[in-house]
Amino acid sequence: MQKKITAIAATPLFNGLSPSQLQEICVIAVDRFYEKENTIFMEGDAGDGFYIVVSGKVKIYKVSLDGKEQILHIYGPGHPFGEVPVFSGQKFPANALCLIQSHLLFFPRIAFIDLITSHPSLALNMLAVLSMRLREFTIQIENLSLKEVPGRLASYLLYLSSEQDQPTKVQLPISKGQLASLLGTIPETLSRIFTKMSQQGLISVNGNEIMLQDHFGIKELSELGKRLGER
Amino acid sequence: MQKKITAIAATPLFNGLSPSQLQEICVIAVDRFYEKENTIFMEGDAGDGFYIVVSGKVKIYKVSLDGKEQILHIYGPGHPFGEVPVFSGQKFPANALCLIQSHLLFFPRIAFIDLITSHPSLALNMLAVLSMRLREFTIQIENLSLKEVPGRLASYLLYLSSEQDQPTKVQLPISKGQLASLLGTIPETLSRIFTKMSQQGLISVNGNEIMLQDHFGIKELSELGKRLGER
DNA sequence: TTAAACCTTTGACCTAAGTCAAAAAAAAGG
DNA sequence: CCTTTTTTTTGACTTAGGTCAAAGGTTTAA
Repeated sequence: MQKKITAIAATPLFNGLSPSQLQEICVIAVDRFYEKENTIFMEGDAGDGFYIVVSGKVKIYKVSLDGKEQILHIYGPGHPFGEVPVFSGQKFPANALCLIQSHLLFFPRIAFIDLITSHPSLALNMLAVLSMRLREFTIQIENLSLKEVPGRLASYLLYLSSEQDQPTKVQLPISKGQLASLLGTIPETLSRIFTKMSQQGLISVNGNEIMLQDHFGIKELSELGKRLGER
Repeated sequence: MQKKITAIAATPLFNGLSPSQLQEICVIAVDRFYEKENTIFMEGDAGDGFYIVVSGKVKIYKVSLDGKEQILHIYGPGHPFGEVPVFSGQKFPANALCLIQSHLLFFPRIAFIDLITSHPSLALNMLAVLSMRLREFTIQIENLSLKEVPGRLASYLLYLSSEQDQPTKVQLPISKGQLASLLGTIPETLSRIFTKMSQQGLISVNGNEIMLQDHFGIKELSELGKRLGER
């Protein structure tokens, strides 16, 4: 119970709410525990509520008929997901699966909508969350359509660098195979690009630890989207 | 003025609001008129409000440094756009431009947030709009990443078919060059694919009018994302 | 109507990245 | 610690789709 309210208080979605409001939210939240590799929901399922990650790691993804996967997001502690059906009344547009053992909070649709209706600042917070997500998708579409794979990897490394607050060294939070799926490519291609960027002196790779050796070069690659002159 | 309230009443975003609420909304809305090819805002601009299309056609798009364009949406009458900065407090994530002469309504941020705060159903409507948009982006990412260009075109033709409520004949609402940009490709490639799909008997093309000759085949192509056996 | 501007199509060519197969390396399980 | 399984890398090959250039078509406007 204490853990629940701590998790809720630490979630940006609930920023700026009073302790009594947090208490109200806490009341409607339901604990859910998942083992590694377990599915939370699938595309097309009816959604009667959304989730917040308390601990663990959740993958939101699409799969094509021939089995290729595109990861849309990887969410860790504090991140909400699965809100689309709550407000649109439609089905889940993608699949959700736990990458590791996870503790989630589930917020039932009806109760949460009641809450929003009586707490305008909660509504505004949720609008902010969805807006940020639209922004992220915009970037992902830009990456997929306007950048080649090396450019997408460069962008991702810079994102990790700022996320982890480490200018020269980042840890990949997911396997290289999963990273390929996040970047819209396949493991073989990603592996070759790691090799190529290493040879070019942009990075050096050691397992899941990447040294950013030429921050400027990586930035350039990420902005240009494609390399102009090979050397 | 009458035109303004008619436009507002016809917008899904304002569905289910009382006449007096519509009146309040009308008060804060500002008419804006744009000529063809005029920019409404650019990526990186600070956004102090959002827009609704009363008449005309608006393109929301990204451009890469080397000039390639990816269209995110084409919006016609009744559609809101540019809401992201209103709720996230960040800059516009993309560019907006009028494809034809357009009449827009502008809703200033502060006034609109006041309105939302006092009208929970308006907040819920806006949450629904953003949720639907997230769903659309999800589909666009799936198309870009998991389908080849013919599959994307097939999906788009089916979308037009349902949109225009015409099972066998659709009108392209934009030029083929712009369609290429919407599908994440270039005019040359799109042109070749029109030719190929015509030869395969899936469609026949006459200017901007496309006959859907093999609805089932088009559906299959759109779902599979790629053709399996060439014949 | 004729020219000018623009849009679309076609052709020849190139390349990023996917496929398939197998080896190498790393992680997990007994 | 050794075996089994999974992940990652490398190699040889194929291909979707991009590039560049030029030719047709259409629309616009004079």
